[in-house]
Amino acid sequence: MTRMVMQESPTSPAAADLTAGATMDAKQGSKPAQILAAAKELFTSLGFGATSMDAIARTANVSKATLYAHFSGKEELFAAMVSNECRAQSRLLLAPDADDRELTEALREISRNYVALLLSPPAVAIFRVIVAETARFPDLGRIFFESGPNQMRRTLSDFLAKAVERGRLDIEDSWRAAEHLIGMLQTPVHLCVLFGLKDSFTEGELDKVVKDAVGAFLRAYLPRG
Amino acid sequence: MTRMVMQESPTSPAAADLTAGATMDAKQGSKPAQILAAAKELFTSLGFGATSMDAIARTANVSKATLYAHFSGKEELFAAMVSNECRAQSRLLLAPDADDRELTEALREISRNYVALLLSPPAVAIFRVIVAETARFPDLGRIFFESGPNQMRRTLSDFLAKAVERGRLDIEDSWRAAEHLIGMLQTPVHLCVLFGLKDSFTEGELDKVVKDAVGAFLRAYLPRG
DNA sequence: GTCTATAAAGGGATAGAC
DNA sequence: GTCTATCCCTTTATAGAC
Repeated sequence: MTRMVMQESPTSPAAADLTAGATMDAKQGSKPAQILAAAKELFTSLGFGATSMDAIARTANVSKATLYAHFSGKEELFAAMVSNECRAQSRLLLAPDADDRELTEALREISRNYVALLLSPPAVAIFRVIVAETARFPDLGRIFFESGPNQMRRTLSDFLAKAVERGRLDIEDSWRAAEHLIGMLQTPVHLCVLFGLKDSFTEGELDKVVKDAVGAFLRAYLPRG
Repeated sequence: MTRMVMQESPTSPAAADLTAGATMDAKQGSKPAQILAAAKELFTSLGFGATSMDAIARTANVSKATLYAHFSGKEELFAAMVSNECRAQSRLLLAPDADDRELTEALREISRNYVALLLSPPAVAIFRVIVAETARFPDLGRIFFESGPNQMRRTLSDFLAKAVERGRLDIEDSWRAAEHLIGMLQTPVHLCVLFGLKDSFTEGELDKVVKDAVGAFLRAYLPRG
């Protein structure tokens, strides 16, 4: 199954085709869109290795030949699916225009949005598959990191920097501070879901996580009286 | 390749054999030990799907028939390998006897040990494979979480609780506080490695991460003067 | 217990008709 | 562009000799 991959050159084979796959049209209802939807469903629930092109074609109600007419192979299809999902989800991480509200409430809103995205089934599924296949698709790891975790850090870091300018926070390195808040938000919930200990959290649990993290963050970075 | 798995009952097939595989003898130099070593090398570098029993037998200098004489199938071998590694690494997370030293330095030492383990190639490799295969092996996810991330949380939480008793820290929920420190340690480094953006960090980078995290943690949880 | 050889099946990818 | 049918390879797992 993986013979071809293992014999290929060290640089990712999917790399060259990645952009092509990513910028694919995929109008609603078109065959490529059906295929991408099926690929998303199967790759994210079964993983790369356990998903067969046969199954994708069947799920998409398309013949394998059609599948191969649109995507040159399993690797490219996988890459296209991931790029698609990254684009779709990255919009959710844009900064809420919370600049002129009360700091605590603004941070809590950003945090709630982030945690919700972090734990959403598609995000978890993509995370899982990308982590697993980073060795096979080095570029996908980078793309996902950029459009997911790193975008959140940029957004939050910018937000914090503005608060610092107004004297609302006392932070030396706003990037590092963003990492700290994100870390405190993630640790209580992310691994539990990733390792299958919990399927989901109640609204109340998440509110508590957000409240605790923002509280600790403010104690650490609020200007000292 | 995955037909058998997918046709089996929803409850993990490996679950029943897991303990058996985990408690396997595997004396140094024995055939089972050779097989487990080969399985570790291949599973962690290629993943579950891309690793063939053929390759494991070849790497272990053993015939496939011998392999199947000791492990009933690919799934059980994988489970046995993971359990083995969990036991091996969990010793590294025991609490350093830092109770009577200066608080800041004690936290930094615990943190350095944790980050070093977190980023060690075997830990990263196991993390990767388990995250990927949690859907297939629900029990393995739980086992790994218990003997890895959760053990660190217990250790750190106990340490913090003692510091609270002595009035050195002001913490309501020491479990949550442990999660906060761990999160601040993880976020700046873990995903970078997991998604292949960096292979390793310099001693200096890690010291900075530890220093920043412990600093923020103490600002958040030190008793207010 | 261990090996060699092989069975049985599924996988990725394609040829050729429409 | 799309389908049906098929090639060829690898995979897991086992049979039978030693």
